[in-house]
Amino acid sequence: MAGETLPGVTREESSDARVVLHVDMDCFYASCERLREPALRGEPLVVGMGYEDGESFGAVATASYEAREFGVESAQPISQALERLPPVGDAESDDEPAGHYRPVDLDFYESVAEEVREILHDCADVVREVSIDEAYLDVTDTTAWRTVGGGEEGGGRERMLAEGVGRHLGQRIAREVGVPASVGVAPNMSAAKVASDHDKPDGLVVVPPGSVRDFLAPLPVTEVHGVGPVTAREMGEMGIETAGDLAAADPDRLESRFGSRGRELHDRARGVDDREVTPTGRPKSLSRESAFAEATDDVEEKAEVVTGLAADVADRARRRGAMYRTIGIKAVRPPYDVNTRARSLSGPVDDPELVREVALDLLSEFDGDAVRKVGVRVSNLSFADADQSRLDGWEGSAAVSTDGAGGASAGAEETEETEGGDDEASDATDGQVSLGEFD
DNA sequence: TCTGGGGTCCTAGGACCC
DNA sequence: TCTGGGGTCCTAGGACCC
Repeated sequence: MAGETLPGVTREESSDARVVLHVDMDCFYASCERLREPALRGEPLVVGMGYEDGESFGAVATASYEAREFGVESAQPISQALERLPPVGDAESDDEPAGHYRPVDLDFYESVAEEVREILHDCADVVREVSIDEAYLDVTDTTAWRTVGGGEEGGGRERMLAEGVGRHLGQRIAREVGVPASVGVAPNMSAAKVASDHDKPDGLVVVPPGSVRDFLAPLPVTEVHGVGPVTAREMGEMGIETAGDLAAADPDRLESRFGSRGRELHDRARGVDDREVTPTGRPKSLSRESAFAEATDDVEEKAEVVTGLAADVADRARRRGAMYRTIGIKAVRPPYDVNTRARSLSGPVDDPELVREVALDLLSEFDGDAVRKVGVRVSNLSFADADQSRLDGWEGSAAVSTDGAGGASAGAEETEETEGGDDEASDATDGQVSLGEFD
């Protein structure tokens, strides 16, 4: 440790290591609510999904840090949150703690996220948006791991250039949008992700090249991106409790137990992650699902909901210019038995009626069963508008006649002018519909 | 924590082809 | 008639993420 300007960092490492930022908005939904309702600042605040004012159905999407003090957590049923933290107005006396409850308003959050996105793209050439409240940036080209200052003119304080970029980004978001963000800076994606998580809210954690493994070592293995409850339990049985244990474990043993993922997780724990930060791509599937207040075996009721979901999914696909070749459903039977069924067509279509038909047909397998949740999904997507012609295999001429190669069922030809009729000004909003900030 | 909604990737078996 | 190795595509389920 002594004798080096910076522990573990050599000039060689500095010169070729990437600089990756992970930006994570703190309690994003709650922060958005506070943006338009400043009186909620400092108050316990719960944003509920599926929640309606005065009711107790739904789940917690985001709980502010003040609300978490009362044991309110993400993904918790609203009913349970209400028990732990009664809503304002319901409290027995004024001294009782009380929480503010708001329903999710995705359109508004999306508009705030768009402002954040503009700043991100302003700061980096490559931005990968992971969800509405999270993104990776590669800023290798605009900064470095070099340390400056410390000399006579530096005021005696050393600063790492990469750290400055992270700080700048967090401050810009706070100043220009008005919501807090945590930033992690590291030489790769998975380390940056753990770093941003390390000091929330409003945090900035920098992990320079050469120090990633040491930084991760003491953390519980669940902190490693890709280790969930199942893997963590199995690793526990192997005597692996911390990221350090994982880094020191035998990779062959990990691979035989966890498959290719085992080796990958081992790498990450050692600070190795070569994944490039690639721009957000097109979706691979689109789906909608909905839970019943109570499990039902009513055929009509199920069909009605599936019909609605099918229409929604088909509509979303059309607005995003996506054709689909596979249509599927999901039926969840109590207690929590997830079943999926899917059917592929001979070619890509844009056909809402067909989505409904196929979904209902697949659903009929569960006619006798009670289900608590149903869903509809389209996948095997292709995008007509894009420079995807080559990938799609349609590269050939316009010779694709109506009943050509695909021979798709009805609908393939009614794409008419999805790209032409751009009458809606909703380009911004039909962008990202990824949601949920359950952590 | 008996479980909300929207995604991604991986695995495994079967059909089918050469 | 028994049977090899290689490949692709499809479906279903599982783990994980936010």
